[in-house]
Amino acid sequence: MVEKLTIGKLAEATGTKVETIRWYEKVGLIAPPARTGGNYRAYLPGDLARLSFIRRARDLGFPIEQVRALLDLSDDRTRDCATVDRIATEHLREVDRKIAGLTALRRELSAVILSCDGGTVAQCRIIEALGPADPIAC
Amino acid sequence: MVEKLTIGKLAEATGTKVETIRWYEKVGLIAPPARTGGNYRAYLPGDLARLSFIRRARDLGFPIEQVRALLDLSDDRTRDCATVDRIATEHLREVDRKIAGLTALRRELSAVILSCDGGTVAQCRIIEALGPADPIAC
DNA sequence: CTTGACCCTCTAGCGACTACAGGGTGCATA
DNA sequence: TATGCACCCTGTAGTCGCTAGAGGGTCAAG
Repeated sequence: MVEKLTIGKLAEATGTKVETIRWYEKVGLIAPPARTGGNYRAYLPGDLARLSFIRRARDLGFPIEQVRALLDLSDDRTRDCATVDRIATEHLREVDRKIAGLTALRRELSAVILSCDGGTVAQCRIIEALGPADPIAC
Repeated sequence: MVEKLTIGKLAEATGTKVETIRWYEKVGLIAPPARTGGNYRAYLPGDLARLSFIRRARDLGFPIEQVRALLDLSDDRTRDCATVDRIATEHLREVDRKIAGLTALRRELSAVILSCDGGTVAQCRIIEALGPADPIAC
């Protein structure tokens, strides 16, 4: 008899919220576990490993569908590693795109803020920079 | 009589989707405009200015609630510019946090990918790096 | 008079959870 | 034995900022 885990213990062990675990079950990332007499979920150590995998992949920013694909791949250990590499590389490129976008945004936002040197809203360069042509004042 | 705009013209002029404009109206970012006999929305040039402002702020990544605050501020032009500056600076710090988080993630993800040098999933370092201790194989 | 582009409202869906509400279970303590 | 409390259950609705679709009405051109 292997030791069993309540959902709370599993949550604590993996740094996941209880509701999140139930949600992963609902969307099919983890299988519905056995139940105790009192209808409590009873997890096995294997579930802990799988959930850790999911959390780690999520922490690295993989979307759920990519996590699902990685889980499927890791289940069939005879397969070629190339698909795994492709998924991860694709994700890396997505992260790079996000960083580039945010960096450009940061530059522009920073320029807008630097233009402000106090005064009233009517003179404010930030507001001015946001509205191209406000016909009421200005 | 000022010239009026249909929602489609307004959308085109501001680079917004029609549905988005209706949604902005629903959440109170723009006031419900007058209607034509056929129940079409009839916008005025002032609406165009306001929507341009909203779009520009959104493009800079301001969340809706901050856009709302900026709009309120820009409506009262006698007020001190400091609040505007505070909102923008706060948002800039949020953007910086996001960039820092993504950059850290990128570093880690990149390291994981570099460790892969082909072979089967069983030998894959990417999968290995994701799962800390899979008791089935390894 | 018909076609087609536009407009209307209302509802549901996206991703990835999070937060209740309204109950049941299990264990320790008085 | 009773009671309290921490934990668990299901189900639903909310988050953010839209987006997509169903099922219809309106308007101008040909």
